[in-house]
Amino acid sequence: MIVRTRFAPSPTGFLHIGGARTALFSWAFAKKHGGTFILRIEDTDVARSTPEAVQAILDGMQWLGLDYDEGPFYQMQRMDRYKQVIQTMLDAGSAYYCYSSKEELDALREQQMANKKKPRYEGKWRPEAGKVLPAVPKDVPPVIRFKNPQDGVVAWDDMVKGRIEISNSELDDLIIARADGTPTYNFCVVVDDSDMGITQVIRGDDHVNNTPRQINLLKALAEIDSTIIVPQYAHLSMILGNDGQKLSKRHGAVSVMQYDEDGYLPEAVINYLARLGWSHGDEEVFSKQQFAEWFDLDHITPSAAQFNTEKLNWLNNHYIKAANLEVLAKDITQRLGRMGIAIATQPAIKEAIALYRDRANTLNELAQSIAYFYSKPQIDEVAKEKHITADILPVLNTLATQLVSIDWTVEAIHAAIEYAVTSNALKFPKVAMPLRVMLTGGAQSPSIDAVMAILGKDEVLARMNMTLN
RNA sequence: GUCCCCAUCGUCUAGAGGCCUAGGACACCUCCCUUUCACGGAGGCGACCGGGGUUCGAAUCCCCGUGGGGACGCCA
Repeated sequence: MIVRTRFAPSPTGFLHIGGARTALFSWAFAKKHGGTFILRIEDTDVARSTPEAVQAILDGMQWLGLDYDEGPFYQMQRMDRYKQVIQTMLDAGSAYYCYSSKEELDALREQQMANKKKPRYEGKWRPEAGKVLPAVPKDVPPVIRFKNPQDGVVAWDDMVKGRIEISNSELDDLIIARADGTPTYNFCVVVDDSDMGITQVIRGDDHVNNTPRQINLLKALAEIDSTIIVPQYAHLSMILGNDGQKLSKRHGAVSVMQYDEDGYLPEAVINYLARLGWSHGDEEVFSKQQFAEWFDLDHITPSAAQFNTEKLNWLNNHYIKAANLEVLAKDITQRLGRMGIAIATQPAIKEAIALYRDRANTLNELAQSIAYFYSKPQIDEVAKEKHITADILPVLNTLATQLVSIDWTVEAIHAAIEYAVTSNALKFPKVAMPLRVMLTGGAQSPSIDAVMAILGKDEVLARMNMTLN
């Protein structure tokens, strides 16, 4: 059978890290098996769905490089189909009208909770052989409920959690169409998964409780249309925030696009997410393509995973070091632009990046660290006081005048500094540190001669003189 | 409350009854490299939630407990 997986977000917000991982795993499973990955937008909640959210999800998927083979499909465009299926269920007797009002249901729920029972629809309008239904009230528009089996158990072999069995007595007759006629989530999912020929449903484990309902629905549908099959299910555990707390809008849940803004490479985010809850032996660093080749549902951890920014940083640093310099230059130029720093042709940004990429966890850090090449640095006063001492000023002055006439190469610059050091019987840092402070603003930088070579003679002298005079 | 799920270093994880003196990675610490800070290299610290079984043998299988999480909508 050809594998068909899907990612089915509801457009009520951005694509967050949990959704991104679900999408990634679905995508990878399809790729691994040469199958088809489908994007489906579950927008039946008209009140909360927005076109902006749809776009945000599309943007997020694109940034991560999660390309889909089919879709995006929109559930709102499939209304006719849902209504048609509901009618067949009504005709077959596997669905029925229920005239209990919302108020009535709320009261029932409250009472059940108070009695420490699991709140459930009690089946007032469920037709039964020999049962006399109440008189239909005139003022209540009916919902349509699914006639869920009352006996036995629903069971499935979850591909990550193993066998799960739930007694039908735990389930009630769920509403499949609202009073206004629009179908509800569990019903739409079932029709779509079935119509789209989904073979593996890979989703968050907050859906575990929906699964038995969906399987029952599918089985009822299969009695009408025998070609309908129950897919396999894989429920992914959730991702917790850095502090171990559940991610929520108020608490740490951010758009994947925020990672772009914060200076993370999509390769790093993909790699990180892949290792969150899944493993391939001791492998830690691998590409999306490699992941797709290795991916399998057998090596997914069933327990929740805590997000760890430090490990993401480490991976991001790895990918920054490995990135194409040309691509990096383009990105960093934009980031500097957003910081209000325009890039001159000199110094060459690629050289500055090459000098600094090893030490940056994010692209923003990288941009920040080379900003001083293009705008005068803010001198760190503490570092200045510590390193630019009165006794070293004459040495620096002499060095400045010597620098005027040398070839502007790393070697020549190094030789000039070395001369200043030895001729005054000093240690190298004694001269290098004040140079760092004058030229970069702080006490940490790569080799100072390399920095100077890139900065350019004029700028080096200008900055030196600014402090020395 | 009811039902469901989960449980190995601080974190992500390896682990399919003997390969486990529990492995790797991030973080942390030490040392080396060194021109400061990084990078890199070499080491170190550090875990099977508790209790019962099963077995010659349990991190691994079973039961109970504890802890955490999820679901219980005319939301998805």
